[in-house]
Amino acid sequence: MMKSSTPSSSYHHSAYDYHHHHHNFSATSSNVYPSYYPNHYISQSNISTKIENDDSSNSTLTSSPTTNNTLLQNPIILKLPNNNNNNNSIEQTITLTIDHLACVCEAIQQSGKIDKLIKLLQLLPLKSSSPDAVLIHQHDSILKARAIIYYHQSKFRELYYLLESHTFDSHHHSELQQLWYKAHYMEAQKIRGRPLGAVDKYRIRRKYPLPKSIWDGEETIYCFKEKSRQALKECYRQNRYPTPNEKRLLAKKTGLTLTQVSNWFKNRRQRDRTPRTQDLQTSLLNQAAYFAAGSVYSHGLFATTPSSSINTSLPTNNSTFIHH
DNA sequence: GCAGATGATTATTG
DNA sequence: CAATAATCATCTGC
Repeated sequence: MMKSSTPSSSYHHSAYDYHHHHHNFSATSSNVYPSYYPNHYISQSNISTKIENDDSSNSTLTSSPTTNNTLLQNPIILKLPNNNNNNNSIEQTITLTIDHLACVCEAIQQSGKIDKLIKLLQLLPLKSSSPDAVLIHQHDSILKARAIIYYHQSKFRELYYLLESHTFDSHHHSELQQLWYKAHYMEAQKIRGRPLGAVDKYRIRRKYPLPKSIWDGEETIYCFKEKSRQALKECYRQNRYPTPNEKRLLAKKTGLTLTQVSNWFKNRRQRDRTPRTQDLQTSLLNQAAYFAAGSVYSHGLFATTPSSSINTSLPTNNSTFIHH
């Protein structure tokens, strides 16, 4: 996630981290691994720790006789190098299914340890070795890992080509979209010396739109998808105060969180109460100025009026105006 | 739970 | 670039 270096917004970053990542998967942290990864959770930490410790050659590799019943499909053999002392005599290997491998790969990606990700990819069999190896290298998680590595190595052209040339499952879209933008930001930031502002980023996003392989083409304004917003609007027309049950249904339909739905309705009601058209705003300003014509300093206009009548009917832009 | 105010971010405009 | 509008989140008080 983009950490803008402004020190002023400590609490907000976490909020937006949550927000953006939530779009397609994973913010609920209960389904970090989508359901198409079968029951392989147990041993994932087991293996990732092995990769972490792979320079100490005493890893207990024999402890992974995972139940071969469910692992029939495409067993993968990883050769773990014991490079420490010169005893290259015994090659230690480990067998996995491709789903299992992907699970490990995802776990390491989430840990943010790039070096370990590189080590994992180095363990994979070469593409030229077998037809199965080709399949491995076409797997979404493996490709995503490679993309992340490209990003951290500033190999931007390789990254862009990778993201454009392979159609990813939508579970990965959100993460890869962030990667796409982050790479372009980084590239532009290296050209000029200073960090990018919001406007610069906006222009970059317009200049380098997301490729179809990472994006389902659904229109998204701000953070929510247009389809979600219209569903919310439609429900709002019928009922401004949905019951928790209705909210749950709506959350399911829109793919948003329950709190996000609640927030949306709350904000929507708030926006509806406070007229926000320019005409009405200026007319109110004029009206207030007319009634407060005797006031000496312009900023004191609203301070003399009862806040209940005017304060609530002014848009956000003027709420700061009121305070001074 | 909601209303109200406010902060922060994004999108647009001049 | 600055200013503005639109949007979403969070905090406080009830």
